[in-house]
Parts: sequence; C-alpha cells; structure tokens
Amino acid sequence: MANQANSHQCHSMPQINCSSCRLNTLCLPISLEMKDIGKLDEIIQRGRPIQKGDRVYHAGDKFRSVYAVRSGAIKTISNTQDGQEQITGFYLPGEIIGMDGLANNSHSNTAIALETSAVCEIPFARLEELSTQLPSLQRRFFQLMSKEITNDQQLITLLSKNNADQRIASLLLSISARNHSRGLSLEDFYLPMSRSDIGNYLGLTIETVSRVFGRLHKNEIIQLDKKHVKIIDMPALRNLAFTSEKH
Amino acid sequence: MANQANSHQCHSMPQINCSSCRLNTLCLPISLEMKDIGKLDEIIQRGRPIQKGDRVYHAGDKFRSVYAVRSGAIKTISNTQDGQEQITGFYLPGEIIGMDGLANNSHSNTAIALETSAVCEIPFARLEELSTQLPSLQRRFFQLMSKEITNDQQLITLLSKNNADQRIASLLLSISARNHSRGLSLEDFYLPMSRSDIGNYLGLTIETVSRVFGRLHKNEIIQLDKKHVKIIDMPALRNLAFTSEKH
DNA sequence: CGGGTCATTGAGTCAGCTCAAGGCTCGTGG
DNA sequence: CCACGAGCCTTGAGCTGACTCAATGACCCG
Repeated sequence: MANQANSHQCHSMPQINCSSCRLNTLCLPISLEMKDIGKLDEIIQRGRPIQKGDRVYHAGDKFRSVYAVRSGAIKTISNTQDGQEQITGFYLPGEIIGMDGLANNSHSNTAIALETSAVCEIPFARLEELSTQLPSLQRRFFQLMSKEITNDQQLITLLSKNNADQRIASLLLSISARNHSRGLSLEDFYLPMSRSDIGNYLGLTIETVSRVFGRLHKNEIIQLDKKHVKIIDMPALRNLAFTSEKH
Repeated sequence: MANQANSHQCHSMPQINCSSCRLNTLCLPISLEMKDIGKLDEIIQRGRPIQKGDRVYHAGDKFRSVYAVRSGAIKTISNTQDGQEQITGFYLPGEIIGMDGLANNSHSNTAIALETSAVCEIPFARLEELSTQLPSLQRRFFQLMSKEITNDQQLITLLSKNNADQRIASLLLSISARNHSRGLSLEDFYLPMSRSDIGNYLGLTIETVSRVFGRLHKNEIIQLDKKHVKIIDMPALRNLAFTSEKH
C-alpha cells in the first residue's frame, strides 16, 4: 500500500510525506534516519480532510491503526458505565491518538474533530512489524505511549489537587506551550474547543469555566474574544497554575 | 546475567522463574511460548524483599528498568510543581510499574512499597532488544502500556464525574476484581494502603474517606475492621459505583 | 427575522473541606 | 505489667467553592 502521492493530496497540507512534513520533529519520525523515514512513509495512509464533529474512530471499533494529527484539533472521549462522556484529551498537530485501542484490541475512546482537520493513519500491524526492524522506531513508539501516560497522570493531579482557576490556567499554559513547540505564538492563539468541552475535560461546569475566564480577563492576565486568547501576563498565569495558595 | 536461582530466592515466593510463577497468566509473559518465557527469564533480576516505605525507584532517577510486582503492594506518586504529592496508582502482584520513565528517560514518579513486597526487575534495554526478536513480547508490552493509559483515563473520569461514595465504591470494586483475577476472594480482602493514601489517590480528604467507609458499613454494604474489608452486598456496591444519581 | 447553539451572569444550595477534639493500637521504656 | 507517646483513624460543627437553576445576551444560518 505504498502511497501514490497526489491522489491523496489535501489542499490545506500540500506536503505529502513525513520527510517534508514540518511536524516531523514532533511526530512519530523523530529520531529516525532519512532512509527509515522513507520506510515509515510507505505504510502511512493520508486521508482526506475530516469535518468538525466527524469521528476518526469510535469506542468499540476494532483497533487497526493509530493516527497522527496533521492539522486541526481532535478530542478523545471515553464513555462511563452509566453513559456519561469524559473528554480525556485534546490533540494538536504532531500528536498521536488511538493508543488506547491496544489494550483490548478495540478502542475504548471515541476521537472527534473539533474543527476541520487532517490525520495520517498508521496501520498498527505494519507499524509493529516495522518496529521489529527499526529499533529506534520501536523506542519512539514506546516513548509516545509513556508520554501519554505521564500526560494523563498530570491531568489526574490537576483534577485531584487543583481548584477551578488553577485548572483553567494549566490548560491555557499547556496549549500555549504545545503551540509554541509547533512554531506558533506562545501568547496568542485560538482555542479549538468549546467552553463546554473545557468544562468536561477539567471536571467543571460550563458556568464555572465562564466565570474563571471572566476573572482572568478582569485581572488583566488574559485578553479574551470568544475563542481567541491573548496571554497578557504570563508570569501571573504561571503563578496561578503552579502555586498552591488554596486561599 | 542468567539467573542462578537459589541465591536470589525469596522465602515468601519460592518459585524462581516466570515459567513456574503463579502470576504468569497476568504478568509480562502472557501469550509467550514456553521457550520464549525462558529467554525473558534470563534478563529478569529478582530482588530481595523490600520493606514497607522502601522505594523501588525515585522521581528523577535515570530510567533503566520496569518492574513486575511479585508480592505485596506498591504505590506510585507523582510530584506536582509546587511540592504536593499525588498517588497515581496502586499496584498488586502481576502488575507492572515504571513505564512512566520511558518518555524522558527518567522516572516522573516515585514507587513506594505499601507493605513488605518483592519485585522482578526487568532491564529495559534488554527487554527492548528481546522485543525486536519476539513480536509477541513487543505486542504484550505495547498492550501493558495501553492498559496503563486506559486505567489512568478511568481514574480521570472518576475524579471528574463521580462523588465521594462512587469513588470509594469504584476503588473497592477495582481491588476486589484484581484480587479475584489472582485467584483470591472477590468479597474478602485487606486494603494494603492507609486511609490517607486512599484520600490522596481519589482526590478526597481523609475525613471524607472515613465518613464514606462509615456510611457503607452502616448501610450494610461492607463490613470493615481497619483494613480488612468484606463486601456483603456486592450488587449495592456496583449500583453505587456505576449509577449516576447525584441525588 | 426567527430559532438554535453557545456563552455569560446572578442567586441560592450543598458536598466535601477545614478545624478541632477524642479514640484506638502498637511499641518502648520504666 | 502498665504508662506514655506517636500514628492513624473517627466523629462533630461550621464554612465555602463550585454546583444547580434560571434568565438573558450574542451570534450564526436558513
């Protein structure tokens, strides 16, 4: 299934392989040599753009692939026993989704596009096979899964120990830092998700999210116009997120 | 470093290799063939018992190994930026710890024994190498990491969506089920951790944990004598954990 | 222009927190 | 053998941050 370039081309993302992708210092290929990136490229399937609300995979689907976010933004949702939805992560370009499916050979989460997005599908059986030949790819994938674990554990800590202000501040800083690593602004960005998504993710109600944003705005820590965020006072935001003054 | 059996023997666990370990249907060797288990055995280092409070590894330590819990119980703790501690997991025999260390090549958590325990140390470099030769071992390790991810996500959901009663009920059911998978009783077991550990893990204060236990006891859902738990009304406990009646 | 979605703002409530006191258990030393 | 202290746990009383409920505002799309 070698990739016959142009038939798959996506107008928003004209590059067609990992070697030329501007995200290849973040994504799966990191630490691979050029010739090995070529091998990886051969197994990756680049799909057409997916629209806001479309699903990349659905909870219960047989696990076949993991996916690299190429553009846009994706949320992953896990369903509780009693039918509630919990957002377990927001994923930006260069990040990998779908690793939840390995445990039971079926996805435990649903992945939904927050805006028009593109993903690279990486069939897992072929990635697995290639990993036995390329130790650095195997290592890289282990690392990505470990990163996912440590991210989840940070969220656990956030939910367990931090109040509403600290949770929102941490989320803003996380998105800011991840944007920055992709060469975008540290202070000025758009939130791809709704207030309701933020509340669900952080274990808060939509009203609380709104009030905290209002407070951050009033205290001149951020500027806010709907989903457009400008961080005005980065030290104050960091102080808010990382200092435990419950009072 | 082939294992010269008896020198390492631990009196509480006379079996000395994976092939004869009663946990080998839970632990890393699952799905490996007999001869492959032998290869895995050769790289595993079995340590002497560790005492309550001893550390298996410490946050910041260079990542060298993952560890299989052989007996006893281990908690893992992650430190927040401002010096608080968050327990991210309790690990029982047959479960693997240390996979947090892969992401940055140094452990982000500290692992501490909750009681006298024994662990099998699995040097990661050798596991990695062996994984390129044994695809089913590679797959197994991917699965274990994925399982860790889905476990963490369940905890996220618990913290984000469930009240104190539901959190405690879920923890009891989780320990009960994991004991059961090791051939122990579903209804009757000892909690290896303190009330304070439970509170830390579940994002509750020690007082709340105590009150919830009192309530479960009063409602004749569990019997409780210090750390000894007997589940009397399993359906009621399940109903409590899995039903969203916030009122 | 009307209807739907999403966000903001206000008022009152409550689950779990804080603070405080006291009980149980176990090990140590007189 | 008992007294004492240290940990750990339980119980009570009052407080508060985030929730619920409700109303209103802003924007988009047909």
